[in-house]
Amino acid sequence: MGTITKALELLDFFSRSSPEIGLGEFVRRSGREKATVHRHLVELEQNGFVEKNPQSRAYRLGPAILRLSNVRETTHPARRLIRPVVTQLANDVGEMAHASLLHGNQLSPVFHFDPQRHGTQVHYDEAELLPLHATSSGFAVMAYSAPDFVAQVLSIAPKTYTRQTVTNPTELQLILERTRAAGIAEANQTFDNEVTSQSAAIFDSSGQPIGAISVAVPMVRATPDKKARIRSTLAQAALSVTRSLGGVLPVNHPMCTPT
Amino acid sequence: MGTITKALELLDFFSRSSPEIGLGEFVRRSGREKATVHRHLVELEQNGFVEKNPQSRAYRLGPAILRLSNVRETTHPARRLIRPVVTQLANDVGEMAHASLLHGNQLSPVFHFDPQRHGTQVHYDEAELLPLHATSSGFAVMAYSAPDFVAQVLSIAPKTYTRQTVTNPTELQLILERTRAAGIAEANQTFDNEVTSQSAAIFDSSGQPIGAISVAVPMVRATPDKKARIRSTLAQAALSVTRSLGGVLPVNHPMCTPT
DNA sequence: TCTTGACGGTCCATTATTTGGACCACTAGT
DNA sequence: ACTAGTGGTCCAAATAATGGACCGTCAAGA
Repeated sequence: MGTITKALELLDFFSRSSPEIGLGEFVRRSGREKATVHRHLVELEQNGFVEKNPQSRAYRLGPAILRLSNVRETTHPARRLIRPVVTQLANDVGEMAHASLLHGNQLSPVFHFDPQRHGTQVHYDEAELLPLHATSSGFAVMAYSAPDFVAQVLSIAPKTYTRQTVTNPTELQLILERTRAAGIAEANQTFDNEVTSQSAAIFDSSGQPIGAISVAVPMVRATPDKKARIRSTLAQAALSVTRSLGGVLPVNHPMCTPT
Repeated sequence: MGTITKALELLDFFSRSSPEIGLGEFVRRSGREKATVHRHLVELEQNGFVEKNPQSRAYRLGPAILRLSNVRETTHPARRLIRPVVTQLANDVGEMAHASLLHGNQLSPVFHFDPQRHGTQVHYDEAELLPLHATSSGFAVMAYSAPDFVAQVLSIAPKTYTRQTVTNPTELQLILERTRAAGIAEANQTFDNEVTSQSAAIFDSSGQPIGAISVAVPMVRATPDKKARIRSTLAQAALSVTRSLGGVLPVNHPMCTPT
């Protein structure tokens, strides 16, 4: 692993629940040497990716992040386009909806919205990266990805999150086939014991999946009727996002009408 | 210079005007070896900081940026707090206002707003880093910074942008003294030949300057009357931002009322 | 069709950079 | 005064970054 990766991985420890992290905490979480971590942090700081809280001497994300996200959003406004669709979707089905984009072997959350119509809500941390093998979003993306990409993902020790998490490659392949047939992925309690979710992939202009949008529902409210409603709304929402990003559905997608 | 910095510097080449950059272009701009640049880009890509446009094979900013800016904004909402103040300021004075945060020896733009009441507008690229020695924002920040920080900034070859750019350290020290006395910095045509700007620093909870908010006006509209109006509005706006960020004015600030 | 140049990307011995254990300074608690 | 917890620093040893040469591809031009 290169030095750059080691430094950038430090940034992944920031989340809503730990917005400021001290040197020691970084050392513990990363399992690396203190001197190493410190030098990495100094270099990140020099480039504005983290900054130090002068009181606590802890590190937090820096202003460079803001500048870069500005650039990305003004030139490639994925989030701006995704946001209204996800909000609408969440309001339509009355449950939490979220979107995430593929990056490497994980999904990077982009936006989420919970209409909060019910007492119980699905916990969702926008800072947490999502695994491909244990989420419906992951199923949706893998279903339309190149086989060798899927094989590579499955080859590196899939982590077990709940008793329902599927780690067996052949079993996962079955799920992906079902997903391909349906155009919608479903994951029951594979990531969180109390949640079931459905997802639809979104595609770029070459028909490659680049992410997914998803609706997550607490098990107690997941009636077959509600799930069916979600399925159809979700499919439309995903298609709309794909279209607005200038993407096209791949030829083997069930919603793909041959031109 | 460390490897991490070299890689992160590549990200600074992205801007509104060049949202996608190819390998060759990176090599040219950075002046580094092609192999090196390529490896850095690959590593940045693996971490989601850039992604490749599958058609053009050029690189653009990746989804990780979005995730991190989400975290930063939800936990340390500087931009969310700054935005309404800057917008209000711009509307009040009828000219473009912007805010930027200090990072290293440069200012990182955070937000800008132009009410567009006039035919000519000040050009402003939110992706461009601003130099400390040639902008009013820089004057405002340096005026309240530690002397050795200022000395260090001035020591490294101040670039000349216009005929009015001040590069002489003693002359700059004079400007800073005037700024300290006024609480407001002014820069006439030091960065752009057709623009004059005024800035007020914003401070953190220890009274250290962390950035500035600024109003930029085309020379042709910069009447003494208008400038005076801007000065008072700007001072209030900056104070308001400092307060809402939990900051305090330093003891040597003219607006600091001894407690 | 055969060059030419620009493009992205790769290889591997050399070299320069990162590494990490030990150490320092400070603070709070006992 | 001792301990255990911070954050931060140093330098020899070892690992990882480097960069010149090389490859395949594409598009324009002769």
